Amino acid sequence: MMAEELKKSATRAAGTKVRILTAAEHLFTARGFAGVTMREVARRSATNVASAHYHFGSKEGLVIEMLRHRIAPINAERLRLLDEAKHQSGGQPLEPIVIFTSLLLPIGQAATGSKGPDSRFMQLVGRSFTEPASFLEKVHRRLFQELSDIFMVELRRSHPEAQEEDLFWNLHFVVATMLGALANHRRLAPFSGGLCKDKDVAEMIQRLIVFAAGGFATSIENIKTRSNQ
Amino acid sequence: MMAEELKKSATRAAGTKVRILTAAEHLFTARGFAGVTMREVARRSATNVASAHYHFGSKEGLVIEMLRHRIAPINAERLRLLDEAKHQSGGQPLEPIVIFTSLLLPIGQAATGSKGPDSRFMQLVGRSFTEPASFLEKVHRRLFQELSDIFMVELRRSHPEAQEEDLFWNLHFVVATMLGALANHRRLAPFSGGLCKDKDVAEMIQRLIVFAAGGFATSIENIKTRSNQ
DNA sequence: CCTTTTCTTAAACGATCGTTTAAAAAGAAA
DNA sequence: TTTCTTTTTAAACGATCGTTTAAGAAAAGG
Repeated sequence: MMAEELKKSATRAAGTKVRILTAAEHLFTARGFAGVTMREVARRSATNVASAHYHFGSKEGLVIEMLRHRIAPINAERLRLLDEAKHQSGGQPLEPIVIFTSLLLPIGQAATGSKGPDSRFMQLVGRSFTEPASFLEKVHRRLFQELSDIFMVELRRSHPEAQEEDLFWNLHFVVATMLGALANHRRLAPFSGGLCKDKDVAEMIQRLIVFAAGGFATSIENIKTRSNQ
Repeated sequence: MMAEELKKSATRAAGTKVRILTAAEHLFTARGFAGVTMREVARRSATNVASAHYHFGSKEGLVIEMLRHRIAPINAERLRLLDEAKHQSGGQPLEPIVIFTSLLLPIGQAATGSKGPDSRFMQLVGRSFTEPASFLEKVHRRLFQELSDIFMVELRRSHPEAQEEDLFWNLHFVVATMLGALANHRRLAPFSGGLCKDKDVAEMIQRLIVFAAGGFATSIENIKTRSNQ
């Protein structure tokens, strides 16, 4: 009997599993979760439907595993950047722009993979939040609750005078801006008549960071001056 | 033969058509376009599938008509507010916060209908942009291209020194923030541990306007000072 | 009234869905 | 090689999908 901890070794199945994940990612990105069939995933990964069910149990299981497989490294990079910034600041509260750069930059790097800019993947992440499938709520909580808490700690440290509620709302908006920009970019870009290019993900992320940090700062400042009147 | 222009009069069909549209709106909001069947729409509207096809031709036709039916009045209100602001300013360029208030406020009003706050509808609008169904691109262009152009004119007037490209990117972000906040609010709010309430749509819109206008202003300002260096 | 058009309905069409079964193929352990 | 486990495969299961057909009911025009 094979040892449990060796199950993920490079057996015949390993290649198949990765092929299925990759095929699923591309297809779900292009047409959403409900719009893709297991048969399409099987055909694109050169296997069959039974194999996909053998490895992932169900369509839901495949979706969850695919999201986890892609998002986990991004979150790790986010935390790494935040730790790096905390180390460099020497205990001082971080500038909001630094906090949001840690949050937003890794997703741009993930979109600019080895095969060149892939803004489709960003669409996938953004859309996963708007997908109606209720099982995604559990996945999101597992993937993002800890991240959200950690970033809130830093925002609190950099704005000790702000109310908890205001910080949450504006972090909420920063994330919404990110998700909205990622998910809607392909659909919105045409409205610019070609001025907002599809490909330049890096430029978009840079602009996004400035925009989000500016919105956050203005909003918090606005509330502070109001309550000081 | 009935006159063409009277076809939409209050015949037996009128009630059925509205019932189907309402049922479709609720169901598509809850579970997305691919996740709802024509049979569910028929059951909820107390008709049958053939009737829905008789009135809307196809599932796509039903989706399109439902979106148009809901979004058109919102866009009309947006243009009305913008016109009102232009009239009050007496030819002077509008403040960005005024422009974005015209853009964002009507969607909050639409969400706070006669039956009380209905943040589900906002989810629908936001999600319609992330839905992969390609036929929605045509619909969005028809519904939003003119609106986009009109608002860009005002942004250009209020920022004569800014580059076209920068204005587009930041209007793009404002819309992305709006869509992201609307579409993701229910999914993101739980991360605040209950501090961001689901119901208070009006408060969210007010905060959203401040955030979006702040992001826009900061970003444009940032670019201006960079190029002046 | 009768005729014509508009609307509603039950039933069926062919296609395709997620999932399962059962058996063969491939590897690992002995 | 022989035995046992893991992986792949073709085929089928029952359910459900969007759409259509054909006939009847309701409304409108004459």
